[in-house]
Amino acid sequence: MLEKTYDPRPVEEARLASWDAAKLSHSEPRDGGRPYTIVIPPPNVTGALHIGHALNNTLQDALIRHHRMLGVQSCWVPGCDHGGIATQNVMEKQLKAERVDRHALGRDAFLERMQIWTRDCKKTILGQLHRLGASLDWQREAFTMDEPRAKAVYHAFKTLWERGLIYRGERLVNWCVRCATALSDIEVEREERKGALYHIHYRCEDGSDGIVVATTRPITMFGDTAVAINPKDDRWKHMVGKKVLIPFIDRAIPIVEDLYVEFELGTGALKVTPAHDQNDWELGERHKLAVIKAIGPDGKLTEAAGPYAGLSREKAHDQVVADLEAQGFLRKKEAHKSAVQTCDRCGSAIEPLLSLQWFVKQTELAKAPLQALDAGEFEIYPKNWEKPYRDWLVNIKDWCVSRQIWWGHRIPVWYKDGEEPLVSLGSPGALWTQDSDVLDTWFSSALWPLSVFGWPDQTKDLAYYYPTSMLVTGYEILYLWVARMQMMGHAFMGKPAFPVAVMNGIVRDKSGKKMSKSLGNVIDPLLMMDTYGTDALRFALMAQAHPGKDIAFDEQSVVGARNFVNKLWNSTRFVLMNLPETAPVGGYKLEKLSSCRLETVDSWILSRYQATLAKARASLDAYDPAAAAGALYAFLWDEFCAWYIELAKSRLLGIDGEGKENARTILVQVLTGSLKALHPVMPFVTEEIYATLKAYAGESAQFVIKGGYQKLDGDWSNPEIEKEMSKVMSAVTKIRSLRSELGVPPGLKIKAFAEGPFAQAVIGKHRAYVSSLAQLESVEAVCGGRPPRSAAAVADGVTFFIPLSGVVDFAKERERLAKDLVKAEGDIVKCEEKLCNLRAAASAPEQKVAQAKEQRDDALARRDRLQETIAVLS
RNA sequence: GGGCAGUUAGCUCAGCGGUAGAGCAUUGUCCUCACACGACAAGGGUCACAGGUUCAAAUCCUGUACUGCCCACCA
Repeated sequence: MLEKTYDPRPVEEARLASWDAAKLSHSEPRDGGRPYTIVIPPPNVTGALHIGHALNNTLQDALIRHHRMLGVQSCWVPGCDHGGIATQNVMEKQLKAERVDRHALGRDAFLERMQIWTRDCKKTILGQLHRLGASLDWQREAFTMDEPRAKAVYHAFKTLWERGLIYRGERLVNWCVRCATALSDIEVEREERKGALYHIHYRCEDGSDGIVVATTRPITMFGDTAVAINPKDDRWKHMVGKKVLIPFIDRAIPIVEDLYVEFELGTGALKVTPAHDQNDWELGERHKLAVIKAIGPDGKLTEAAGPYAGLSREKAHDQVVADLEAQGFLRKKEAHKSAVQTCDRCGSAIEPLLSLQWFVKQTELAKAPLQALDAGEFEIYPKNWEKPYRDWLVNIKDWCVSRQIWWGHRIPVWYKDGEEPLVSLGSPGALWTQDSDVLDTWFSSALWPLSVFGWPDQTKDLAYYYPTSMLVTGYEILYLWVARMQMMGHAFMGKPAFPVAVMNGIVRDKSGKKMSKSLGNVIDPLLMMDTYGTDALRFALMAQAHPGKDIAFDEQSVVGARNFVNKLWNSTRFVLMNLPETAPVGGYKLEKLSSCRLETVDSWILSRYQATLAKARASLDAYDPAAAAGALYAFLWDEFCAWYIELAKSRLLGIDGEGKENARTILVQVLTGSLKALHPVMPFVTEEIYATLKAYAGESAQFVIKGGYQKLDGDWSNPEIEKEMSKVMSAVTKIRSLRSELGVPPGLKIKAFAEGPFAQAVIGKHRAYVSSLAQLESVEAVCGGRPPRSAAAVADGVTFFIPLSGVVDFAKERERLAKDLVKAEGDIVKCEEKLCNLRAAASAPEQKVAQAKEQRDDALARRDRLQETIAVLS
């Protein structure tokens, strides 16, 4: 016998062990049919998994299990990402805590520590995925910096180099002073900060009045090489051709004319600093201006800043502003909001800096992904992300791939005096030195769908598993990762890496705020699993995972899911209690049902069951697990448990052998089929239950996955029966409601009388249903006469009278009826309106008219009955 | 500045052309022989606002107002 309450922990441990032992999640290439393949978005080795990972991976696991249930060979590849800057930052923090300087430690020792950290971190992460029930193909574990992946990176770099798509050049790049490295454009975030706009006067070299420029960053003036004005601006026309002097350092710079300059902004005169601003850089190119660096890679001012050289950006700013003011250069200071660029890894301000970097040309590589999108060979769910994706590819800029950090794939380029740079995996000789930079971590991530299957080698795996079937990831890395995988996929395999990408939302806290350590609102998935069970966490996440939508995560949702797991557990307990100790040969099969003993509720639950399985299946196929989870939850709780089990009880306890067998069969089959449908979302409890039920269901598969989904023979859909049952349910609900309002004790059996057009239909055929569910001692039909001093429950086409025998307050009862009357009258008006509308419209379908008429008549009958009752009670 | 979402019960969200739904929370009654992680019932919403299309709009269209996200070179 099962325990009264489901205890997840021992079940999860035992199930994981048995799945592992059976290697259920392992796949090998085989003949016939395409496999269903997903590569995991490899988590960075920066620490433990968070709740967002739980969502992302549960979604993938549900899809993988779904396909295994369908009998499709499925492969889900696990692995981690070395995580470049993000991971190096973690290590630097550790070192800082130990008061160790990275440079004093040295590159080799540092990397050694990184390797140890990575090893531990991978273990943690993969362990957590395992605990989550993720049915990854553990033998295929990959890491973006292991040897096979390093080979792929090198090969990709070399190939792109040979195709002329990689170049090295001095460009203005996003420089993070804190991380001391260049960043690509999409690793930069923008943040609106309050600052000031400083109007600064530049004297004229010839001693005449000069010009006023406006800037948010006065310290960049030491890098100015011109002041630009609009050629149509009469205010400054007279300055053209003259030279002005930069304050404090008195370097003379020319006034140039350029249409880029706008009249209204600032003073209409723009100081031009090509070394520290993208626009100024372009303007400088047009006018052949000199490039002077005022700020160095360390964030300190350079020699060009004269007396301010060596000061940090912040100190220099304060000092320069103070001096400008003191010496009368500052003409005006106004409040100003400006977009400050920050590093997405450490949050410090980005400095546009001129430096020598490696780039990947993007325009050519973006062509094939664009075509694939247009041809429908690649789709993004939800669809509205396709436009931003396209726009990004269309307006794409070259990708700066070199990073001045230590943790990553070292750029495979070697230099020697007097020789051309050489691309080589290993050292070409003692006199050669390797480029000290490493590649952007996304370079290796971009190759992930290829590299995990052995590319560049033309392996059997690659041929079998590539292209993958789909990808699940967050929309925040749509460009950073998804687009680049597609570019690489096309570039090296001539095919998209996957035909579908599903965007999962961000898991936020319950008030919708992003989770962060500093806010203290982080939810630890492990804690949720420990407290409520893994199935509960998975179900809670899936029940809210509408495509592309963020989730406001409330722990209460896991409580609800835990309760549902327990409900499932207990309904199984009930079913088992009502089955013989040993299963009959062949089990309880639907085809063995005795059709002459099939009751309304049997046909009804089978009809609902069929509809629910179809809905769950279609929802998963449409990447909407929330809809699938919702359909199964509602079916099992509100239909199967609330009605079917209740109505089956009398037969299970009764003496009618065939009736009992019918009920047992349906209980076993519907429960088994439903838990199989739930298996992709809650694998543990369903596996456990399946083990106890399968013999009764006539199945012998060792695991749910092996058995596959329930195959439903025949069409059980039955709208007529559903309608009939809804009348019974309406009757029961109305009587219960009346009892509750009248304060009739729940256990007390009472007499009832029924009247109305459907009275015979309901109490004739379904007297037993109504009596047992509404706790009636008896229910008889009456014609025309209503019993004296009785209350009425007006249901769908039937009115039930309950003699009150002096227990009830008549005034209170009248009040209640008056309320119902208002509702009934409102309904009549609405139905009349609708009917009127439908009649007026030539196009209105006849079926709709009939339906509306029925609704109207029902409301009318209800009103009459209520009025009558009120009269009786007055 | 451009684009994309969202605005429905106290909270979190479904519904997306025909009489307003769920879960949680709240209230009441029950430890009824599967489950108190339960049962039964109750209260609670002019579906952001303004126009329009339609016989009929929470649902389609157009604007407006907030909220969030993405993108963008404005000193």
